[in-house]
Order: sequence, then C-alpha cells, then structure tokens
Amino acid sequence: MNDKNDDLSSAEAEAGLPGDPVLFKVLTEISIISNLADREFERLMPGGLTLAQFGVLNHLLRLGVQQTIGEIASAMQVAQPSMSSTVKKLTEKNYVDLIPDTEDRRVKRVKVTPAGRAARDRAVKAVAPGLAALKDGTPGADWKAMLGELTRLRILIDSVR
Amino acid sequence: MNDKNDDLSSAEAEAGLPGDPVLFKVLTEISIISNLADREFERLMPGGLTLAQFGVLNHLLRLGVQQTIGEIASAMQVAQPSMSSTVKKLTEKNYVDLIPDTEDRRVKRVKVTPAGRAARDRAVKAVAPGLAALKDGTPGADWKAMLGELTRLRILIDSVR
DNA sequence: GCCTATTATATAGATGTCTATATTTATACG
DNA sequence: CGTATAAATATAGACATCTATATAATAGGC
Repeated sequence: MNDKNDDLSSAEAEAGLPGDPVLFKVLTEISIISNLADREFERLMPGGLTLAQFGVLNHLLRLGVQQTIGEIASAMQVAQPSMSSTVKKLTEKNYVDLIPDTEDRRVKRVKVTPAGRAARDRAVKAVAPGLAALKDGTPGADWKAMLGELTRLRILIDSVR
Repeated sequence: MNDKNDDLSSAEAEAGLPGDPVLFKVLTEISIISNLADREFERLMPGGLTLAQFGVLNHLLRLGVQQTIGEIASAMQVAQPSMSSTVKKLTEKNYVDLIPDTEDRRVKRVKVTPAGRAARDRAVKAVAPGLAALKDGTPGADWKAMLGELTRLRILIDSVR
C-alpha cells in the first residue's frame, strides 16, 4: 500500500537533510505535499477527473461564468499552454464546451456542461471526507495563519521571476 | 516577464476561491508554490540541472554515500520509476555512475562523479541568494514552526494512502 | 488601405510524477 | 534441486507543467 516509505524513521522525520536551510526544507515539504495531495485527490476520483481538471470546473462553476483560456490560466496561476491542454482534456470528456466569440474570433470561452457540473459535484463529495480527516488529524494547527504565510511566500516567489 | 498574473488583485490575494475550505486553499497554495519554486530553481541553473536532479546529488553528497535507486526514491519520497528516470538523466550528464553490486546483480549503486559534485556546488551557490532573499522578504515568518506543521500535514496525508 | 504590433490559442518538445507491468536475479520451501 | 515467491530495476503509457514558437485575428499607425 505504501510502497515509498516503509521506513518509519524517515516517514516521521522532516523532509530534506539536517544541514539544509530551514526554508529549503520548507520548500522540500511543500513539493512532497503537492505530489501526495494531487495523487490522493485523483485516487478518490475514479471517474477520471484530475485535480487540474477539477480546478477548472470548480472555478467556473463557483463564479458562475464562462471564461477564456487565458483568463482561467491566470486565475489558476498556470501558463496558458498548460490550460489549453487541460481544457482540451475536459472537452474530450464533454465536461466543457468551447463557445466561440463572434466578435473576436481568436477567443473561445469555456463553458461547463451539465455533465461537467455533475462531475464536479461528485468530486466535492468524494474529497470532503478526506479534508475533514486532515483537519481532525491536526487538532492544534492554525490553517488560517499558515495560509497567510504561504500566500506571502507564494507572492514573494512570484514577484522574483 | 510575468506572463501569468499581471492582475495585481489576484496576485496579491489568497489562492483558490472564497468559498473553498481553508485547508483546500492551503493545498492550492502549496501546489502553486511547488511549481513556482521548481521553475525558479531551474531558471537559476542554466547548466541544465533540474531540482529533482539536484536533490539526488545533494542527498548523496551530504550523506557521503552511494545508494541504490530504491533507497534514493524512498529518501526523496518519490516512486521508484521516477527515480530510475532521474538517475538516467544524471547518468547521461555524467554526474553519476552506476556501480553494479557484485553480490546482488539486481542492484546498481548510484555514485556521484567529480563533475556531479561540481554541478551541485554551483547549484548551491546559485540558489543561496534566492533563499536569502526569501528569508529577508518575510521578516515575521517563523519558518521552523511552519516546517513542523507542514511535516505533520505531509505525514498525515502520507498515512492515508 | 496596408503593413506592423499585439493578443488569443495551439503545437512541439522537455521534465517530473504516477500506476501497472515486464525483466532479471535472489531467496525459500517442499 | 526445482519451482515459486520476493525484490530491484526498467519500460510503457498518462498527466501536468514549463518554455519557445507557430498560427490566426484584431488593432494601430502612417
């Protein structure tokens, strides 16, 4: 089941190496968590919806809008070609339709289909217990405070580019 | 330069959407930071060393050992085929050699070459200023505390699999 | 009006990651 | 001893992500 870390001594330790700077270790943990969370999400989603794809559906449905590929890419903080790829997958699954703009024929607006809405609702239900379990498993954690610090860190890294 | 988020209102806000659970937003930020940090690292590394590749060199050199692909995969918390791929790239760059085990011919031990050591030293020097800048840019942040919480979160997610 | 610059999207090629599976070698048991 | 199981690595096929570049269409300047 856990094929990657049967060794408790490393599983329960901080990531990275003793001599690494603390901030480097933080980034190492972040990288690992990102991968683990992605896969855990997709494991809960046998319907074949990836986290990237869910993100797009969730985004559009919450806002209740149609958006261009560029707008969605910006909102999700990914490059435009990445979003082109994700939208293409969603189109193949009939979870979104591409609505051409009659005034500007370069533009296609992404519109979630009823099947897409249903898929997103299933995803939310499938993931909720896992999120609750994480919350329960970290009683003392102040996620709001951490969110604030992570956001600062993200903006800082982003500003350097 | 920044082709993904010229819109300050979104760049300076928390990631995710207002209605998302806090923990979900945390994971969203983590995913974004992971990508940003990866690319920033590789941008500083024109010598063509990726973060994954650096991680292997750094790991082996700090410990001063040779390890099998499986051991390295476990230490870096990635699946074995991922590590096979990374080691293959390092081999092509002559940054590591594969030493066959005469007693167990299934095993190959990864050994960093002098060129690999030099590449890692260059990487450390190239990244240090960036890490310092991040530290300076977040004066009030308690990275040690955050590392502790991230580690708990990572272990929790890991245990669910 | 025409040529140029900008914008929106798509394509190509690379990396890392995963799961599932194949291959090779070692170990264990009847 | 021979067969079956286990272990270490490799291969195949998917995704997501990136950068660089191509294509198409709008907008602007002369």
